[in-house]
Amino acid sequence: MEKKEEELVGVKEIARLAKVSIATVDRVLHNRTGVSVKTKEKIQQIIKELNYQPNIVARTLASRKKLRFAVIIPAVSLETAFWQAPLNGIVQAESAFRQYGIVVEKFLFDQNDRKSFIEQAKLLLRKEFDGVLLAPMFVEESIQFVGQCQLRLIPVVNINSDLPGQDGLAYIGPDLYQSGYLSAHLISYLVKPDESILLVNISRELDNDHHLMRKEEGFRAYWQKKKAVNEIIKTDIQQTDLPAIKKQLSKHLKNSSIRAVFVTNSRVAAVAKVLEELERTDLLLIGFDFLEDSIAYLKKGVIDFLICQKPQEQGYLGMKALYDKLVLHQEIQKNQFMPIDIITRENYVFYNN
Amino acid sequence: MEKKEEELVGVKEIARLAKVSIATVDRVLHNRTGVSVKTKEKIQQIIKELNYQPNIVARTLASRKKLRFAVIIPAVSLETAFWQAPLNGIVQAESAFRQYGIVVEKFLFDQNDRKSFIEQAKLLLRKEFDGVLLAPMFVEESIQFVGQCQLRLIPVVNINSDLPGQDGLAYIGPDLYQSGYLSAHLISYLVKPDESILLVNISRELDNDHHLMRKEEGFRAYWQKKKAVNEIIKTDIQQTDLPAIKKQLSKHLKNSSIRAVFVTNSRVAAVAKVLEELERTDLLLIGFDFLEDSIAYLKKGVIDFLICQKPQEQGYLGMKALYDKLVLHQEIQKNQFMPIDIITRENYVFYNN
DNA sequence: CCTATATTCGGGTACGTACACGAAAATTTA
DNA sequence: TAAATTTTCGTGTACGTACCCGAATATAGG
Repeated sequence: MEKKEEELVGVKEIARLAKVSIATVDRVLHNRTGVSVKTKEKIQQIIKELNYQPNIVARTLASRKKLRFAVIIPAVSLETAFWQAPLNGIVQAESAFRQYGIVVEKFLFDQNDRKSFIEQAKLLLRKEFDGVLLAPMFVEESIQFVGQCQLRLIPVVNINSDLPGQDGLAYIGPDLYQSGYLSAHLISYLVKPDESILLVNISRELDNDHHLMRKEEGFRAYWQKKKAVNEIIKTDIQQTDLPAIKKQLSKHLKNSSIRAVFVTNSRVAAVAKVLEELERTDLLLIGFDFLEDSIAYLKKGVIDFLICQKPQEQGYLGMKALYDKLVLHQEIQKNQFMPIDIITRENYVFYNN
Repeated sequence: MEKKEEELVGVKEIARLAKVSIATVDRVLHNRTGVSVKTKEKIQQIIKELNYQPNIVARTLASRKKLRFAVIIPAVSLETAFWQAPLNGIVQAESAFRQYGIVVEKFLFDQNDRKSFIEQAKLLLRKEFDGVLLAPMFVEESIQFVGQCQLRLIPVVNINSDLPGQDGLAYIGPDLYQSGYLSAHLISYLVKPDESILLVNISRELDNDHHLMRKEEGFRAYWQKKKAVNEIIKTDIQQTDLPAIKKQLSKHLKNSSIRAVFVTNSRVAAVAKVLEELERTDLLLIGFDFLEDSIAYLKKGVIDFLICQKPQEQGYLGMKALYDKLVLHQEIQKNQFMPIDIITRENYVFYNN
């Protein structure tokens, strides 16, 4: 017996019941000064009784103040187009929220160059913002940056990669550990006990390894839990150019027991290219992210699975979290883990990102 | 060299430039009568030049007219909780759009009883609505219903299952054929050439079979394309109670070549229960939808994969399509296929529905 | 050319909230 | 107790658009 049809009441009605003016109700709503304790309590009582919900439409129309959001994420690079997707989500949110008085400014850094991050962060802090969306690629620097924001009381939302210690307002992105765990599970279906698995980390900056290491942990945890006997061979490739990758891979691939290759990030396309050149497309290949290059190899059957975590949605939801917090004054969820999507040759067409 | 910072102009500015009043501009914007051709053209010209975007916030505040949406979908039944999810999405949209003057009324029918659908449809048509969200479970009746709506110029959005001939404004749901195709692909990884596959359709009403048949088509198409030699054994189960299912399944399971069981809808939980009772959990089991019962069997390892297509999002997006069309006057996409999500024991926790 | 009717247009108010400004009441100070 | 302050509160306008009502203008009819 819930009451469904709550009468839509406004400040006017509250004012009438409390025998005060609209302005006084408004003061209580925004708890500004200038209201005696007695009337304040009376009004709050009525607000609660009526279960008053402010009219957001009228509120945004009347409120002329602009909210300024800053976005600090890696620029799209030639090496990987990954950050295009979150950026798209951010732009989408931007145009959706423009009507509500949100202004967005973007600070893009080079994910291979921590100095460029420091620089952009400094630029950002020089201006005034009400909220920040951050992709914390460089752990140390990001923690410092978040500290600065907290001093200024600016809420920070992290996307794509969490920050050890979890400082910000919220994190929106993959559960990295589980991503690795799931990859192992998938592979377990496809390899026999005597076959081994090559785990490949490709990254220039060691700091990104927070990302990769969490995935690797999850990956190993699976085999451990299952008490599987498969050998896991690991290789770190710090030179991200193709010849270097080829050289290092072909060395390992001499080991004929290897049946599957697991690449811990979006560089799987490069590995696919190498495998193709080496005529080893018989191997199972699993990697991350929905990138054009990777999809091409998925189509050809060189890559078998891609694991993807809605990068565009990460961008959109990150912005929405700031909006919900700062405009609607809602409590927002601390961790918003993205679903773990498995992309195959058959379903990639329907993966909207 | 795009211009990014379009000055936010309003009707007032347009009126000033055209040397007319705001009301006249308003008439042109809504192409109401009472404006001479000459001034109308002049105003339209200016509107185009300024790339005027109406302020939705102010518009919804000023416009007192309520839009009425009707929803006609199956009720949640004891047999399957599937429709709870789309309903949740719809309720979510309802509360999100309430502020914008949207009123929703729901008409729930029994998906095992076509008469109840006809009845609810009749009730619906007796009232006045601006838009309809429909789950076309009964093909014939739904086509007729959509025809009635079109006569009344009411846009209809279909969810979860499309209508052959595609009458409505839009379809939001799975690409059924591809879902079947993908299932086949998944299974192909897991069976050897000499092993066969049991395809199980469980449904009381033949009409739902539009749904199931499309999936089956896709499923078969895969094997055909791959020229696989695996035998596919099909069984239709029209009595949906457990004993009946058990009887029919155990008959087939005597065939020892069967390695995998593919259930074409959410009834996979019932099959899982049967397999457990028959102590045949060694078989690979694949089915559809993220339901509590199914998840339990997924956890236990009885079910290996579930294919899921964001039922809650279907409900939400269906409502949003109506909103976009009727409030924002946007063109909306004719087909919005849901991604094909593959749920395993490892990632189900992160599937937010 | 004058009235009658149709056409074209502008003024003004409303939607629900935010906020500036100033008035009234309560309190302190002299 | 009057004046000076502080506290408390109400009036009024604005946000950008929708739409009612009536005024001005154009067209038709005699």
